[in-house]
Amino acid sequence: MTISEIARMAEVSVSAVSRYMNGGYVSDEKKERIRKAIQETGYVPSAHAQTMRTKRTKVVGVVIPKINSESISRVVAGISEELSKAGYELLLGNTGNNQEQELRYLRIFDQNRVDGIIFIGTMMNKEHEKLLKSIQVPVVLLGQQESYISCVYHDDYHAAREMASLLAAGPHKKIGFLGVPARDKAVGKDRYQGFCDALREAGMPVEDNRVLQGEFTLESGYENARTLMERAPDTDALFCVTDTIAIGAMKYLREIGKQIPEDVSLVGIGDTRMSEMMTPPLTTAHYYYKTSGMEGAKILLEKLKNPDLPDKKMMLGYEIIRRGSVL
Amino acid sequence: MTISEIARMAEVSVSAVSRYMNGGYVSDEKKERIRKAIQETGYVPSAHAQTMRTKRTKVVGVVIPKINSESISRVVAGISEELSKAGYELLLGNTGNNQEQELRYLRIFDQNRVDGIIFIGTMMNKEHEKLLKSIQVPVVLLGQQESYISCVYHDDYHAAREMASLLAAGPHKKIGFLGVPARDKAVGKDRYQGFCDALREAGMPVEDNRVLQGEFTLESGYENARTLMERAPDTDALFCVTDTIAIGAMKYLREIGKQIPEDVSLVGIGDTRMSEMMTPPLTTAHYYYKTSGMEGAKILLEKLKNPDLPDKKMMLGYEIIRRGSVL
DNA sequence: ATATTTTATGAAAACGATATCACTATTTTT
DNA sequence: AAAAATAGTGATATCGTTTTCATAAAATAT
Repeated sequence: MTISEIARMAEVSVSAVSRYMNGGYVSDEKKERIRKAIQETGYVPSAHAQTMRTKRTKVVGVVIPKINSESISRVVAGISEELSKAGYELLLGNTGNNQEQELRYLRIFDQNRVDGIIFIGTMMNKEHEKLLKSIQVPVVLLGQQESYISCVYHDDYHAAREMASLLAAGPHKKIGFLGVPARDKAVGKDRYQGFCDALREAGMPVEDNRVLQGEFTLESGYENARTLMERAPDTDALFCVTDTIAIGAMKYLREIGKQIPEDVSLVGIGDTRMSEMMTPPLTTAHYYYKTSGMEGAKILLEKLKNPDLPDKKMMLGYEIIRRGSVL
Repeated sequence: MTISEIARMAEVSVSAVSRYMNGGYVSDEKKERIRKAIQETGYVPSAHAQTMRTKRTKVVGVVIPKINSESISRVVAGISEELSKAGYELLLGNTGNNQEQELRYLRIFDQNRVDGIIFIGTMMNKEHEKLLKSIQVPVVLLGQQESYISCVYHDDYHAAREMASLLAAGPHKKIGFLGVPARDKAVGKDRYQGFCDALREAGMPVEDNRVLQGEFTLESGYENARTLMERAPDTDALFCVTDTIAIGAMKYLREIGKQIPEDVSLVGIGDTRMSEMMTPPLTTAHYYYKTSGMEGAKILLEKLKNPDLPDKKMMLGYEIIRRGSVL
């Protein structure tokens, strides 16, 4: 079905049908004839033909590092909810944490297909900056803070600092840190900084042999917990930059017979569904992942409506959730 | 940048550029001039204009009930991996388990935009059947088995049966069942049937007051465990149709002081990441979620290449994972 | 030497919508 | 009563590609 077939059926011009669809002048009789023809045929205009003329796709590209991650899928759920409310579709670019793929998707989305882009960032570097600055369509960055772009991010520094203070305020003497590389500014750098400042404030040292970096996985948490405990067996508290890492660590600690929290206290950040279910349940900072997706989508939609709007930064808070994993 | 600007720069016809892009006859000199022009300008053809002529979008629509669910996001990861290998993009339709939305997305995707559809089904009914049969583009159904369509599904009946047999073979006398409504054929009906048959085979009754239906959530598992234990306190084993339900139930059982597995044994199905981390770790059936996404994508891609191919059915196996939650 | 196939070329017609235009008829404002 | 604004109409150009077609030179087969 095309617009001209409808026009022929309703015995009106193509223009009239187009106006009918888009709310222009059409007399009531013609309106009725067109309505009937559309209803009979189930006609739906071709989105691609519309895009050709209007340059608008009603599609937003979403670039993510990994879809099967709880935090990310929660963000995507928020994005999806807001976008579909506004009649936008969502084109997914799953990069597998590969920078090549990230840049590739950003480029593809820019050159074609989408009206705007939401980018869940991890490691941001100069190449990202250059590309993002050159992109024609509006972009919103999620999870990281960068000066040159609209973004929605979490208060990683204070969440980590408060979390670490909580450990430092307890009876712990030797606090270890399981992190990720500092290339990830939000998780690797800011949370580490918050941790360091909290310890310093409490008059405790940050000992190099109790600080490790790894990946965002249970396995990495498990392995790094082992490395750390072998290297520094007297560690009595473990600060993990994500809940997933913490739960991996918890598994290892249990295996070597450490009691949590009696022998080793444990904290994470993010508050995954899993954390509440652990024995003991994990003390962590609740992050508003879904909200971040929703807010990011809203910012993008505003910019889509009015491209002259300046960049917008939004920092989301957190909530310390005290559970049984800390003495 | 458009093809005609490139043509002008390279001093060739538009047709020549098009042939250059698509591998037709172009002399070497012209090839070189075109190559240069494209390289200088960074020209990329408009996907929408291409679609207009060719009717091919290189996009696959994926309709899912809920993105922030571990099993589903694992399926989507598999889909995404295979599709992007083949140069396809992925348009997401998140329905929030709402049938209206499901049908709406299927229709939108059909009428426009996509070359094929992957549909992660839950409750399938006559309306789905009617719509799916009328859809023009190839569709693959995931997670459910239906006669009229290509599908990839799990061996729910045998997984449940084997799991229940495992409970029945133990010292348990009173086995409860936490399920979901039978409208979900795979999870609600087949798993229940497997459970019933295993009990019957072991000469044990399926008692109505020990059988409950709920939703796919931790909360529902928690609540239904409460209802069941209040109604039938002597229950000494609990068969849950998903790990998530099992973990919700585990939380309740712990709260009322029941020891797992000493007082109550517990099993789930699906093998989420969480299950391994619980105390005790959950006995369950590992499901190949990511594989199901990959295989579904492959079937779709084949059909895209050759639309005359007959429908294909694929049943994936499972692996019983014995952990500490069963006596 | 002739016929056929292969290589090479560009003009022009699609694809299916919207936007612009020119025009008329009616209503409202001055 | 005249001028201006509002309703209503359809032809046509346009968006950026690919496809078809007509044409011709070069290579290959007969």
